[in-house]
Amino acid sequence: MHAMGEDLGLRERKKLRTRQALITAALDLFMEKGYEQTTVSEIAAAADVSTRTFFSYFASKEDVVFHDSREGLDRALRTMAEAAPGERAADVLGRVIADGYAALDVDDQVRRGIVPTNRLTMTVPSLRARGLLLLFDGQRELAEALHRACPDELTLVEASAAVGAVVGGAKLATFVAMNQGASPEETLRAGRQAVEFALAGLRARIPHPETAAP
Amino acid sequence: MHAMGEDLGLRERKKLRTRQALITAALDLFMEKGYEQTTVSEIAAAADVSTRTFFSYFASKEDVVFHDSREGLDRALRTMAEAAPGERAADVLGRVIADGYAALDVDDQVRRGIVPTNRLTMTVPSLRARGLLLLFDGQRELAEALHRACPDELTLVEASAAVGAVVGGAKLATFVAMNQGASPEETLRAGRQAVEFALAGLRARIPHPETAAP
DNA sequence: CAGAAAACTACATCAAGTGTAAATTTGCAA
DNA sequence: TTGCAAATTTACACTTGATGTAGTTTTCTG
Repeated sequence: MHAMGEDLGLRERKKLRTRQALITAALDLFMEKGYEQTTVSEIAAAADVSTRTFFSYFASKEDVVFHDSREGLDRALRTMAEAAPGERAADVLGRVIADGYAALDVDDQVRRGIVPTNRLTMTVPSLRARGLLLLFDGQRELAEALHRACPDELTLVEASAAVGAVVGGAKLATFVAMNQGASPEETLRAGRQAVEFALAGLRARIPHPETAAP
Repeated sequence: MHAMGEDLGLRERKKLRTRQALITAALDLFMEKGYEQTTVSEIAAAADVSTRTFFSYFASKEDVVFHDSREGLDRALRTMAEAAPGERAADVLGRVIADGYAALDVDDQVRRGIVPTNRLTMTVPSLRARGLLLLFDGQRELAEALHRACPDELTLVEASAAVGAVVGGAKLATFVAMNQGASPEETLRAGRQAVEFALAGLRARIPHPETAAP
């Protein structure tokens, strides 16, 4: 766990600094005057680079908001890869989710950054859409990993049904709870509850149905 | 059930015809040369209107593809509103889904149009994102309706967990199945199976848990 | 048929995003 | 240190989606 860009060449370090400057400038501006009201030129100017350079760091204005979207997914994939052979899918999935929630509690610094960006991704339509797309593609990866972890228990399609149910239920429940003005704690509880309820369906399955159909 | 725009003024009929011309022209062009390779100007030209007029019929290029996205949702909401008082949520939800799938089997004409647009919405990233956004907001409406249908059995957040699990599971399973090259029949079966599996979790719940927490 | 309302068009404008070639900066070796 | 190659940044031109506006055409109503 070391800070940004130790033992890297000057070139690499500068690139990381520019990237971080763009992220900070963009998020500050988004909070201050709104996402749609902020232009890429303004972001670039605030980070002291040309507009064109922005697009060599991020493919789109949306991408800045989701710059760290893979981190949580990669953690989940790592956790899933650690599953013991023969472990039940419901247990694997439950562990992955629990570990993900646990990660939220740890890093206070991270959490502070998450709250305002979360408001953005819930409010701005194009960001909501982009977020859902990332979530969906993440689920596809998770489903593949779950199938790899429990190849005898679940086909890929069945693993997809399981992951989709767990994540889909948690996402909608969380969103609605937050939209009702629930506290962060209540919101998290709504998500966990949704997960438990979806996992119940998975646990109810018969252990080894020999994959295919009659 | 009557055809497009009987007993309407000329003005209204013409508007409907223009709208339909835009849809047809757009979809034809999208199939022929791809969504991103087709410009709005080309669509407008093919439908014999000005480019500006296109945007008085559709707020965006994406919207043409999803012009009928509310139909299925409205049908589902209608079905849900017909629920008997005291009916179990799992039964209501199961009936809504079954009715939705049934509607697909009926209208052959509709189905022929759905297949190619489905390929579009699976292939083109911006359309995938937009489709997921519409699906998500649709789920919010469904959850509200389910909560209205079973106010004593489920809170709004619980109803959201249920709807999210059912739809999320079905969506991902369907997508993955289709992506594996499954036949339309197999694909549908994957979706139905995912629904059944998510509903099992809902059925496992105790009947009347008096809403809130301990 | 005349006047009002609705729809359409032309035109100007803005922001996101891409291609390209020139200029600048960095890395490295003589 | 100097000089050259590679990476990076920049300026500029351009395309496309989308919006505002003002003027023209079409439809509706009395």
